[in-house]
Amino acid sequence: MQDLNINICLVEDDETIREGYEYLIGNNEGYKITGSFTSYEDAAKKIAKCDPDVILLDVELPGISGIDAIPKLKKLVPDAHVIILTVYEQELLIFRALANGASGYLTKDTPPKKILASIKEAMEGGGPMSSNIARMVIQSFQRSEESPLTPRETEILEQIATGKSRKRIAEELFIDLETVKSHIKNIYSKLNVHSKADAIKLAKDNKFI
Amino acid sequence: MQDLNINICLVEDDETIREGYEYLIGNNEGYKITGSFTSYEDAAKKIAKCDPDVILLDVELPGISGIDAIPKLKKLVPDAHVIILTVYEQELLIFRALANGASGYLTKDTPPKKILASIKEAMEGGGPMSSNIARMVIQSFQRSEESPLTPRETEILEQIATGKSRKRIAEELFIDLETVKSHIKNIYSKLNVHSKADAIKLAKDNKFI
DNA sequence: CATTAAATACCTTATTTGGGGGGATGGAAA
DNA sequence: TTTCCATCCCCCCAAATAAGGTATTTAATG
Repeated sequence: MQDLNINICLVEDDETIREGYEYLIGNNEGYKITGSFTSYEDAAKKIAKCDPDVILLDVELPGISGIDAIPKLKKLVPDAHVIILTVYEQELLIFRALANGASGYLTKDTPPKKILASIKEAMEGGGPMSSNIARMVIQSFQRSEESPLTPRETEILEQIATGKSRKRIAEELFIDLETVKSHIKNIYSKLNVHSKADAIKLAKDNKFI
Repeated sequence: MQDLNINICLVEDDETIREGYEYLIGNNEGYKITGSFTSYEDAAKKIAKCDPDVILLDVELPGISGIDAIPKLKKLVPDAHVIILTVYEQELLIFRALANGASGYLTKDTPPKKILASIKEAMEGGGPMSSNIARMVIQSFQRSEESPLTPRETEILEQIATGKSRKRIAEELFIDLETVKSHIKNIYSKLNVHSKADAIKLAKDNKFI
């Protein structure tokens, strides 16, 4: 906490919350609020001048949503790290935020100390997340244990999902084309589908692949 | 830190490190080491009896690797949360560990206090990660900004990557099959490939989709 | 030891898809 | 104004796909 000097901008429409953060951050050595805005449109005009290292961004904003604002803000201030600070914990929002370039995702029940630590962490190249968010993110990597597919079938469906032809899959797995076809037949029948696309979708939705 | 009572098992082949963790954890109220093993094979026989809430697992083990041990351990002790504790920070290892069912991933330079906090966090359904790991995980969600593809082309390539046929893509996007084919031709030429599979692979590798 | 499940392989047939070639148009953006 | 984007149209043909059925070998489990 000695000689760090972090410039922070807020984008948050709720005045009470915004003032809370301003107070929290302004009263801590090494952290400085250089800009405070109520919407993306508001921020867009002036934020580049504020030279923020970290931007704390609400999801629910008047006008453009926080999620959609991320790439625009990153264009205006490419080196800034965006941390989403919100009450929402829906998977889709979280993944869209991260895909759009957020460096972190915190829920609003995050204690003040953790918020400050997260700002520092983001600036140092980390990816601060609330613990339940982190778990959701981790779970998105995980497979279901109750797949009806055998390991080999799973492997082949994965290959299909990469767009490879059956012939190519056969070559790469050192098996006959006919074997690949057999596996696919079994996959379709187990998943009760009649096409590649449906098999891939069903398998992904259920985390079989 | 009052009345929690966490049973912890270690799987770590380096004696010095293992003893370090034993000491750290054993000397903290609410944390108890109920088993300590040097390999998966060693753990397999006895770990169920130890009733662990959290398993701290090294990646590099003699015999079966820590990564491959995760699903086997989860089968033996389904309710345990596995935290990987390792020096390795390679993306592939991390993603494989998470896909295999790890609840967290820490590097060995993690300070003792953070290790204890992470154990508690994992038990409460969180996903503890070292900050650089978290960033890698977050980055895996992100797109490149310098894609040569137009938004429409990107959209179509995404559809192709789901396994849908051109005809179906045309129907779902309310455009003509010929339009889809044109886009695909342009995609292939921009990416300098000559097949679906190559386009998907190149686009995924470069995070265009 | 008997049974089952998994992975392997073979056959046929009809249809769809994929990749490559050409060119055209209207509108938006630079 | 010229380029880029999204849209649409024509041609060709080899390759891939889906669906039907059957069969062998090995490994695991009871």
